Amino acid sequence: MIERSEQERIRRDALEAIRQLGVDPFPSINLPISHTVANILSTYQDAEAETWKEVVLGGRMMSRRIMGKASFAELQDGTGRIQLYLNRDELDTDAASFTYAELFKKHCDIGDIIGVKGYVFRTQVGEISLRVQQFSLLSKSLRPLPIVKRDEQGQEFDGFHDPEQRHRMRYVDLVVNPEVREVFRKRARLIQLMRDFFNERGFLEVETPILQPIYGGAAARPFTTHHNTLDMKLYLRIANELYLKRLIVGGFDGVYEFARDFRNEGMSRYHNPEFTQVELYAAYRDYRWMMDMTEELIEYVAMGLHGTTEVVVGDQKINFARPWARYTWHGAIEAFAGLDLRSLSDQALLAEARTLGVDVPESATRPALLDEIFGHCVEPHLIQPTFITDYPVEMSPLAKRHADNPELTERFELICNRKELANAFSELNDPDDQRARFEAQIELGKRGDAEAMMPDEDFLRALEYGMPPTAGIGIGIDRLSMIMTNQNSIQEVLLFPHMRPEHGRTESVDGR
RNA sequence: GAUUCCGUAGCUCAGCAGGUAGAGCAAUACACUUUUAAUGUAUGGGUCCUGGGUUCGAAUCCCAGCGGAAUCACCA
Repeated sequence: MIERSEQERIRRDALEAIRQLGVDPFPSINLPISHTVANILSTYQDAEAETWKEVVLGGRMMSRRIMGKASFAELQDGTGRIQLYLNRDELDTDAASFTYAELFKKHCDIGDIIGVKGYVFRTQVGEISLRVQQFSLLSKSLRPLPIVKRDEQGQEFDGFHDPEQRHRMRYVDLVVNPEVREVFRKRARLIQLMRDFFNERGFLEVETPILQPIYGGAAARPFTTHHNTLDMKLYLRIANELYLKRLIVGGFDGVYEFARDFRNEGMSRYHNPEFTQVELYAAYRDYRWMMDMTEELIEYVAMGLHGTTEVVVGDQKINFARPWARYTWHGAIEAFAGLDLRSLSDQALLAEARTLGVDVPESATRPALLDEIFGHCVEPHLIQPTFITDYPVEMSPLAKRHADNPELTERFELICNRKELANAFSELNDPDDQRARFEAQIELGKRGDAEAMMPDEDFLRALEYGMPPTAGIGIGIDRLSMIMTNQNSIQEVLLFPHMRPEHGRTESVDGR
């Protein structure tokens, strides 16, 4: 038995009443929409009133003010809201007509999807409005919508702000909170700008497997699944790096993919189990070239979104104008913590980490220790976009050794607003060195590092055929979106962020 | 994972020295032909997150659970 609130019962009664009137509350229709609301509001002038006679709009009714034989309502489409004026004498022109007196006034509710035809005019108080001459109900809304109201000072009276409710019922959030729609429009524009940037430079957009027999390309724990026909274990990709490099071997000299990756790890305001990054590979380039391109790309995106390189994030202003600060990895540790870690043994590193107050287990591996110390000492200082270069080789199993120092790699990360935004390197293309790095990973795995990489024999075979010198990068789209839209949680830039099951249920729905 | 805070009407929230549950908006009815937080009059609406405990009596106090938020540490 479905329990319904009083308001839902009332709306279902209205639904029945509408059917009794012979009106289909869910008609099939091809509505000849002539304008968008934004289009009308931005271009309407009284002088042109003659040309605004036959306006047809579709949208959701967001408010109603009934004054007897005349009423005002607001219609919201994908672009904005416009006021409607409805008058009984114009809608119910003969005795048999009930559109205004019955359908609109008695049985329509806030939230209903309607279609209207009429002409644009200005009310006595000067608001651009639509004088409705034909009104039809296109879809009945059976649940009450939270209605946000603002007074003249812009103060808000009722809102739909509870993050849990908003994220669980994103459809309601989007109807009611226009600023949320704007965040996702910006995110889409951001991706479009990047795609344009890559395409103009001749890169090819490709698609690679999400279901992978061997996961690789990053340090992370995967989700597993099972293929029934082949009766084999498969992993949801944690990165697409190794596949894109196979394409470089194959002769595509520049490829990229906007990839949804999956990592079976903790959730936080910076982490969702599935997230998006764009990975891009450029043959015959190195990481220095990639740094320059990254500066250019992000500056281009900021300009495209905001018309300026300055972006407000929280109480900070971040400026993406080139050039950005650059530190080597060891140089940054030295600059921000006054430490030189180069000569330290694993034991001494652990001791140093403890001294700094970094919480690390006794069993922590060398790369883990280095990363912990860096995260503790350096990242908190990096608000403005900053390149950190030349990472220690043990932290970078897929990066080429540095030309000047085999203990380092030709790698950089872009850090901005205290968070890693991008990771890039001159790709390791020596198959024997790559095999040795995989073997080092196996050792780490044996020491309990759950995120150590698996060796990928087919990838090694590809490298043995020869991969040109290549620069590669991965850029976190969600985090970049957070910065570009000034949101402090990843859930605010994901339409449907992962959440615990509703009502504390942990079992999934499975029909079999 | 640790710490702190939160869960009351469709929405936003008040109520807590323990004594039968409140406001505004939304809803219902009537009036009203240019309103805009429309207005006026009247009305209905609640497993006070769940379970246990203390008590004559619990929304209020205690314990546990579920869900959420913030801060901190980590993979993007």
